[in-house]
Amino acid sequence: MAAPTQPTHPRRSDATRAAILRAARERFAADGYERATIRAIAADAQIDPSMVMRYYGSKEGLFAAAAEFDLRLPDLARVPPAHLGEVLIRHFLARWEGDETLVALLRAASTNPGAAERMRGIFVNQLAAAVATFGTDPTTTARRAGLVASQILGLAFTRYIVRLPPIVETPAEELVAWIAPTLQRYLTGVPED
Amino acid sequence: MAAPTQPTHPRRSDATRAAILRAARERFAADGYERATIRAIAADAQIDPSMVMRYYGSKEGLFAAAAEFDLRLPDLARVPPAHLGEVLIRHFLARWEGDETLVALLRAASTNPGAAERMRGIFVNQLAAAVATFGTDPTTTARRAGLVASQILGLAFTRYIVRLPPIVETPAEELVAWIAPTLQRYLTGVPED
DNA sequence: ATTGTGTGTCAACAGTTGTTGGCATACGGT
DNA sequence: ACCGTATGCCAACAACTGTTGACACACAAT
Repeated sequence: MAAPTQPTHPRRSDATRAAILRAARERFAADGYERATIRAIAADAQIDPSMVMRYYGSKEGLFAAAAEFDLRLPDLARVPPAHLGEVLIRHFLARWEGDETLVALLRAASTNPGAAERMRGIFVNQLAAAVATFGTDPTTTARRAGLVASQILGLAFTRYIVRLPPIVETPAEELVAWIAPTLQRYLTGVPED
Repeated sequence: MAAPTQPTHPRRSDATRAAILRAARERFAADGYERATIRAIAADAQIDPSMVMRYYGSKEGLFAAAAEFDLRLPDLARVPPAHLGEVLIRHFLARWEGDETLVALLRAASTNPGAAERMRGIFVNQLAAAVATFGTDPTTTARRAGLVASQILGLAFTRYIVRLPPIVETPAEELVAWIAPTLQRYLTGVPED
């Protein structure tokens, strides 16, 4: 009921919990929700499957813990308005390459309703909230954020899931050059331009 | 070895085969590859699960048959170059709303390697081939087609899979207005603009 | 030393999955 | 009318799934 992480005595099993979570993220990212079995995750973490159940309650609970994610978006109000698109695409590319949680979430969202719900939450709350911080018409922020999400998620889907060769082989810097103007227009442009 | 569809005597079980295929597409689109069980598909088609195996060999074989898909792209050489983006986004939106095969393929591609491979085939062969028909620099066509695919698939992913509210609620005509310029630039623009 | 609690293993359960073989029936050509 | 083949259903298999409970050990506090 108090803070979610109370300063309780650090448990002796913290290392095991972390190992489970790390293995779970790897498996969910590589195989998706249903193909990632608790037995395989436990084997990766070198413990018994029943430990997963004790510490995370169920497979759904494990996924919920493993898919905890913060986009860590910068304060867009401090970004020069003309560079919003570039800042965003750079941030997302870096965030994606460095943390497989997003890939796990992306793969699982295709088949698992809970994962899709969490994905909606992230992009509606975190991204739309960030977009709302700089002064655009409040009635269009949700739509602008949605359009940005469509391009960002499409890039991730083709690059990390489907592994479309032309997208995989394109260096990040060149992707930035192509996609930054798209995001810029979605954020600050008008439909008719 | 001859034509794929030989003029053999029309089989008495053609109706059953078609019912299986229709049910399979529905289930694959709604549930993804692993959650769509043969038993559920057979129940929808009101036949026995063993019939599915006899006619399509295996679950993989059934999916391969159900995911057969042609983008039916128009001849882009006949489209005014300035309207390429608009023509493409309109075509894709119509193709998506009218045939659930693409949604099935999209959902399955996240977890099933065969489905991802087919998705690559469709967008590399069909889309890149269409892009190549109008005279751009041949060294960039693959990349341009990939960028178009990233936006198209991202739109489909957010609209039909994750069901991101701002994207779902936006009428098709408005999506065209926003996304057509993006595709147009990916197809005919230069990275620096 | 003894208790109690947290940590870990093992074996098993009940349900579901793709898949297979056997058997009944209905059709089409002779 | 007869026979081969196609069509369909039924029951069952073996493997795998998430999940559970019993049991063994290690640690900390008394």
